[in-house]
Amino acid sequence: MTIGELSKRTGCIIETIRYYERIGVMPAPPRTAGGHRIYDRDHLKRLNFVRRARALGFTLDQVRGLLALADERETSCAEVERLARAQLDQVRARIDDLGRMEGVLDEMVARCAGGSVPECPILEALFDGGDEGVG
Amino acid sequence: MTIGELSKRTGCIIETIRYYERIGVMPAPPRTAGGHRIYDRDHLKRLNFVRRARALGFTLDQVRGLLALADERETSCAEVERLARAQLDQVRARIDDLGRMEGVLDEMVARCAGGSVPECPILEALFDGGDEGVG
DNA sequence: ATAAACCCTGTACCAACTACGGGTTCAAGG
DNA sequence: CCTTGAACCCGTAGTTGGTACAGGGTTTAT
Repeated sequence: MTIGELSKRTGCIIETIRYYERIGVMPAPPRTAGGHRIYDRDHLKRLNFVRRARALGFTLDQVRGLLALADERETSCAEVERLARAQLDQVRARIDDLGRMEGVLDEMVARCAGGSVPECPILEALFDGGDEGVG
Repeated sequence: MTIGELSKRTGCIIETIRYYERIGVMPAPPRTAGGHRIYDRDHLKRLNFVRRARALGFTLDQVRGLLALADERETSCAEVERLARAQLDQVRARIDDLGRMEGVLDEMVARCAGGSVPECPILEALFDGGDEGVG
């Protein structure tokens, strides 16, 4: 199939597909006599893998690692699980982090919504450090 | 104070301070005869403001907007509140998104931890699309 | 044969920094 | 006064994960 078809089937735009090839996440496919890329079912599977892993927050570097493990087979499952757990930990840490941001922002707008304040409490919180323990 | 001192007092590295000046988030300070930057208390306050806003997830563009409103005074509070609310919404959306990622990852590693599976269930989920509805 | 649709490469751009190289200035000690 | 070493200067390039052109060449359908 052409790159346009692969794009349509995966929801991944053409430029990104070529980008993945450039950085070694997708293999260089064969070409037509005129130089157009030709993809097969394996390419489709691999690109879908990349998309799903990215959607779960894996970096492209981690995706490369997962793909290498998938190519190896044998003894890879434990390592894959380790990577997935690490990713899960990171996602959870990020959620905690955002939860703290949410709390501070929520408090800020709540103080503001009370109305009848001479100075803006949000700007004051930012200028004078209402809460240093964020970030 | 020197840029090094400002850096120490804010926890913001020197390159970033210069970067903020370049993009107009921090004002260009006066210089010594030799060209070294000299900062005062107002610079310190402003940089702390920027750092706190960034820690809450505001983009630099939003920070510029907040600073412009802070400089204006008068009639700015409602607008500041609007920006803070928008940011709060974004943070919550991101938390929801990550929560979905967490769910999928959690299920993946849970299936793996059960053991006694011939093929790696994590790789299979990624290759064959255990859950399309993510991202 | 020709036009439309598609594809090619290369480069530049986005956020929000970070890092580096090569040169200058400042403050302190001798 | 001179030297030394830390601190500072500027400009540029790299990072991550793409996106968006420009200016061409190829394929496909009529």
